[in-house]
Amino acid sequence: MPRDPEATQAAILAAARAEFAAYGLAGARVDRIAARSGYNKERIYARFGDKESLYQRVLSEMLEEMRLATVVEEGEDVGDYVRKSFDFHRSRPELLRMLLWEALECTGEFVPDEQERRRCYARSGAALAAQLGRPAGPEVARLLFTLIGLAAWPIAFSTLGRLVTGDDTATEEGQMALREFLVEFARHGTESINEFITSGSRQDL
Amino acid sequence: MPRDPEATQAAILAAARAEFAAYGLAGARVDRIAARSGYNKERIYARFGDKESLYQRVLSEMLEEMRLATVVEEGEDVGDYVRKSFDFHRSRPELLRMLLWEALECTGEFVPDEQERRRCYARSGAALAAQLGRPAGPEVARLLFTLIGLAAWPIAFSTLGRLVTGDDTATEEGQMALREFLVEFARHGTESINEFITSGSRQDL
DNA sequence: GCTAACAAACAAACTAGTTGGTTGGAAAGG
DNA sequence: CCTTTCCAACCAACTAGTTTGTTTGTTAGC
Repeated sequence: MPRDPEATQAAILAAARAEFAAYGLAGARVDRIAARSGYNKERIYARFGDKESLYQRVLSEMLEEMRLATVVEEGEDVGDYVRKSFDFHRSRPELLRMLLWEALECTGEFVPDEQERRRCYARSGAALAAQLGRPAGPEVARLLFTLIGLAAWPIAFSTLGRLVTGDDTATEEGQMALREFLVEFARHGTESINEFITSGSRQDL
Repeated sequence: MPRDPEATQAAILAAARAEFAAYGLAGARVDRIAARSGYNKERIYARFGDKESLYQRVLSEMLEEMRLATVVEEGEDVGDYVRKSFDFHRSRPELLRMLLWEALECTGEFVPDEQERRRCYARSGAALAAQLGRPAGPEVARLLFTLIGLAAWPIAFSTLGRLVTGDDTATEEGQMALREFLVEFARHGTESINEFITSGSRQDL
């Protein structure tokens, strides 16, 4: 086996992704990452410091990847956005798993990559606002947050979905039907933004 | 201190709830559960066998509690259902955390309490179907699954919500506004069930 | 005083992180 | 062109510390 530090690093990172996505920070085993990568544990510590640092690195990379793939494009319809996000999460469920691990394990005040993430969502919010012909603001942000959840929820909690739908979501047809339902649900629900603003406007200004 | 095995057991279970909700199975520490409960570790092993058994017990109890509190009642409007669930999750976020831990840590085929859970969701599905004047079936089940997610998502991923909404959801007013938005979103979105059935009906029969 | 409930110490197993030593291969020197 | 030197990449084995689960002794109710 030829020596190639970059390939080594890539192999370790790939192994760490699989391990952390599967077991989280507390459950992950450095020995297993080493075994999976085909390299020695010492290489991991030499390159990435400690387990936590490696986790942060992997987490950052994976969440950014997910974020970039689920941005609201200029002129994108909310239904199309939900379909796109749904398909992406289905194709890369390990990225969503990392979001769950983060939600659970990152309890303190500190949020990694906070600035970049806020900016990314602000951009999506602006695109969504433009699409709806509304000013960007808390109402549109709430909608964005809801749309993100609409597409992510059924993938993240697929087991729950099977229990609720009587295994309908376990089939490919069930998944497609669910997806198109969510697309329509998002389109209809989005109308509620205007309703709600009107009815609640006295509180705002 | 008077002898009271039941109180001891209750104290241990309460401590275990807090610990497991906070750290999950892998991250939880039996010593911490003992310390929190005010009793000795040996009592835990004497009563509950091992860490895993205690976890399963706590998980079952908490998920059942959550399920029972978020059942669709006969004649309940979908908006009211979402509001009720949202409020419940906000008041007991540790129950939702257990659902996340389960989604992540329970990867195998086996699902604890599968029968009871399916029955519970089937009952909610029936109530929801009756409310909509539709037959129970995969369409209504998909809607139920979506409504559950709509109410749970923003609480489970509150940190993400802060990033997306620019900290709007960190305030009490922001939470209330989000809640009422979700209520309206659910009501409007529910209409899509009829739309989608009609347009996709040729695939069904 | 007998027994169930408790505390504390203990052993075995496991895990993150380290150390000392080995190897491939490039560069320097002849 | 060959060989010696040297260094970074690499690894097996080890260490220090933690964690689960047990055992041994103590206390308090009946």
